[in-house]
Amino acid sequence: MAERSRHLCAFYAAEMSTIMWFRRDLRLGDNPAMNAALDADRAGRNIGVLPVFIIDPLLWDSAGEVRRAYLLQSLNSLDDSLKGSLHIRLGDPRVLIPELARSINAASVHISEDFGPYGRRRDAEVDRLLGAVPLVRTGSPYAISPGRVTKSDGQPYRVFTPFYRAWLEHGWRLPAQTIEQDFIGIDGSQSLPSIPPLREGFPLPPAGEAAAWEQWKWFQEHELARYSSQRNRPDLAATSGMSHHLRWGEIHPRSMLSALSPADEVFRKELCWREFYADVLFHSPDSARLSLDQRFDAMRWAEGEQAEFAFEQWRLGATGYPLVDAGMRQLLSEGWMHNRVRMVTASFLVKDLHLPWQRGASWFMQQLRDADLASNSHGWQWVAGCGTDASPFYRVFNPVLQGVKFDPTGDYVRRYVPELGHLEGSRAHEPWKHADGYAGGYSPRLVDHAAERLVALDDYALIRQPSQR
DNA sequence: TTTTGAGTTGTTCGA
DNA sequence: GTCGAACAACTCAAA
Repeated sequence: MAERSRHLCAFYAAEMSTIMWFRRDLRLGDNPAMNAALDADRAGRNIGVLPVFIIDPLLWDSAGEVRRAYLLQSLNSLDDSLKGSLHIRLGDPRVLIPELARSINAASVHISEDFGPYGRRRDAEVDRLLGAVPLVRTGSPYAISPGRVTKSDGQPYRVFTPFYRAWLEHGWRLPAQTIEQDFIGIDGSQSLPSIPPLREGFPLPPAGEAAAWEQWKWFQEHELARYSSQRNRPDLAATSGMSHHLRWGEIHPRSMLSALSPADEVFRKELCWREFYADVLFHSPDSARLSLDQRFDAMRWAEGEQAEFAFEQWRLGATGYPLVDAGMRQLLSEGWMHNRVRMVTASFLVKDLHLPWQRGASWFMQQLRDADLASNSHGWQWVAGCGTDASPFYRVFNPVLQGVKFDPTGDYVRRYVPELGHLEGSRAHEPWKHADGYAGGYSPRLVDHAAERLVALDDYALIRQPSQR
């Protein structure tokens, strides 16, 4: 941590101050909530803005090591930008924020709005407990906040393409100006929790605002032009690599949108998917845990010892299907997985192992360094067939075909599954077809895909009837 | 008001 | 090997 710039002493507590409570907006540039805090402080002739981050045990305890490590790195970076004045505490924000506001005599607390189900409840509660001190919401992590884009009858969209058109039509603000100003610091900031070192050879990507911009520039210069044709290739570095930066708000999506040209339609749509799913979750907060399509409540999932064993093999990347295993091992080691592979591994859990999408979604939430509740829940629901897509009861991903098609070099699979290292090219996707396929000690297939596909189709046929939800 | 066509991401089968 | 049909059915906007 850098040295603290200015200290607020208990002595001056008679004077008013201002709190900027950072949550998923860990940046100083284009941060309307922070600008609002600085403005309010100046207008009220207060003594300064105290930047705060609260590590909420409810979120921290459910996060895997990579997610934790990434957050800590990002907080360190933010603290450096704030010249060491970031006040970090571990505990319940419902207790800590009001307590802090009282102890430094805050005139107002500033946040950018959280639209998730937990965040909304938490903020409403903090607002109430702050009493006379206003909790001021300015901006959000989206170009257009959830709830703003609606059909002509005022109802929310359930299909992406019409949402995308209306979203473009609605338009968004230009990035906000960055205000340079000193912040105040106070004593009592907790040192960051320590976490065990991560697996060797798979370093975390750099975190923080500067890293986000560097990655964004790299992507624009090297990959954006071929994004539409190469983005499905997990063996190449053809994706933006921006998901974790967006997750923690190290960059705002409107900054990215404003740099795109009309030709960058496919990438702009990806940014819109994030906003679409946030909108869907906003209107159906229960859909983080419940299937949007109620018919799926009646689905008969696998249970018992065998199902638990299968789930464990899936999590560890030991299903015997190379692309599935490579993806699950990448998730374990890096806290990230290529989106194409997320779909394949998700489909495998739901349709080959017949396990509920919620179990896979929870595991992803725990492990992904870019874990976003809305995108994750609805990405899983899309694969399971219970989400916003038009009922694709018959869509079952074939893990081998997907591998041959999207990882034609086999490089992706071999990178994460060294047992297949001796199989060249796309031979790595079908070890069972080669005499020496298992020479590297790779596991046999846990299930027979063709047979399980038929079981899944039967299961889905059973719940097919007019939908309710 | 009703009808119609299209909708991120797929697979298999048979001609 | 390639290609179209079938799978089966909800949402939305334009005609």
